[in-house]
Amino acid sequence: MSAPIDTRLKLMQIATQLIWDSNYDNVGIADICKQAGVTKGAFYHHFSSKAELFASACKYDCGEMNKEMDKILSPRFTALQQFENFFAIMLEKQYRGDGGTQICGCPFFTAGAQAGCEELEVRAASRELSDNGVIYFAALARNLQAEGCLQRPVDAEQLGRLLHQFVQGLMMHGRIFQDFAQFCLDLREGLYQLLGVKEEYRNYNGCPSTASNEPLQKVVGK
Amino acid sequence: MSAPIDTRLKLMQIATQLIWDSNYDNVGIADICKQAGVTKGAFYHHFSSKAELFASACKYDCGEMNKEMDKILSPRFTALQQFENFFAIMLEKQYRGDGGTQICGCPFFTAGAQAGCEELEVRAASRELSDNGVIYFAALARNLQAEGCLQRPVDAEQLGRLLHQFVQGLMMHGRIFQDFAQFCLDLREGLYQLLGVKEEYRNYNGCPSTASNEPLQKVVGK
DNA sequence: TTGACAACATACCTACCGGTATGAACAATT
DNA sequence: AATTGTTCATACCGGTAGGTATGTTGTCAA
Repeated sequence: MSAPIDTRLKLMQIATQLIWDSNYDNVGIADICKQAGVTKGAFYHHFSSKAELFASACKYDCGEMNKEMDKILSPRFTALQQFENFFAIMLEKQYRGDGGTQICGCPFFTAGAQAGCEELEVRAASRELSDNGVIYFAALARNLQAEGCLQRPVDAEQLGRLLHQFVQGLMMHGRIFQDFAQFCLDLREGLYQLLGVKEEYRNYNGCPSTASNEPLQKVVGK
Repeated sequence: MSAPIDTRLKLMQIATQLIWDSNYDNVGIADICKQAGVTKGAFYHHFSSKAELFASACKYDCGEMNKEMDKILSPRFTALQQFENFFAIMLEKQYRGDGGTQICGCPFFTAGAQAGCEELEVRAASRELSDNGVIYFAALARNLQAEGCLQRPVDAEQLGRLLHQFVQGLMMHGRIFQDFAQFCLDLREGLYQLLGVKEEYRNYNGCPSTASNEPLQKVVGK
């Protein structure tokens, strides 16, 4: 038997991937198990329910995101570089469609907003994920402000929320319309406006051309 | 037998309401029928499928929204008044929880983003609804610009999209967190920032105190 | 060697949910 | 009066999806 962690991890990863491509309700446990190459026995050995799997996957994803964001927001970078890093990562994340650019909103957030009163576990998980995201947005705002890139003093915490809300809305919009070029432009413009970035610091040349599958020029490594 | 229009309309309204409180997948046809006081026979006499009901309800809702928005954006009002009107309507819309303020994102938009490839009817409906919403946002932006309330010239069409995306994201966020006071503040601040409303035209006293909750006089630190 | 336990696989159960088949009640038409 | 079409109600079906009960295999400790 393989290490238990592997199976558990695999289930979470597969679940995340499938839910990204579809949605929480539409992805069945059977689908997840089949993709992962295990059976329900294995599944219910590791998770007590679908909701618990979701919550766990959400937490795991949250951890992964934190790693990436920590890299992106490293003090090695100027605030503007951090902005570009974030921008690049956002675009890259949307890349994972089969046979073309595909825009997918964050499934955890979506599922959380989708679930009504029921499924408290799901709601709690996506709430946690949101809080976590807001922190990074707020940090970006603070850094930009500290370097004098913003037009006016801001409430970083609130601005973090606004940015997060906008990005989520943008992704959902993109998910419906699937226009990658527009997604690019809207993302940049929206962030600029919400942050109130000074004109001279706005850069509209960083948007990759939208022909279906060209590599993104990554700024991250620098 | 009652007029057929009544039953059809009632089904759409009940469906909308239930989906607002929960979500598309979670609301069954049986639930809708029960609430409406009819049976499946009536349902499938008026609609060929659940998706068609949803699309119809979406279109109906779209028409209702248009009426309201036309009123709000009437040329009788100044652009700033239009802004306040819109703001007020947005808050009012979130009011409809039983026994307290409750924030609910637009179910049609959410369902559209939620549905993956499947349910093209649903996707198309929410896409139409979005397009429709963007038009009004763009008009508001244009009016504000025409009256010199904005800091810089804007692309009204894009800005309309950004506003729509933000508002949708905001509502989903609100749906998860259910903090009405914060929802108020974030909505105003986000719109101001995205639009780039000049400082002197920003007004933070317009936020109504909620009848059932504590007053919201907390003025944001500009 | 033998229990005990972890890590699964297999088969099955049940509840629900979208959709259908059929027919009754009523209205309008001819 | 008979026919036809509308507007529903009732009963039912087939598939599915979450969850369970139970058996099996390997591992490790004593």
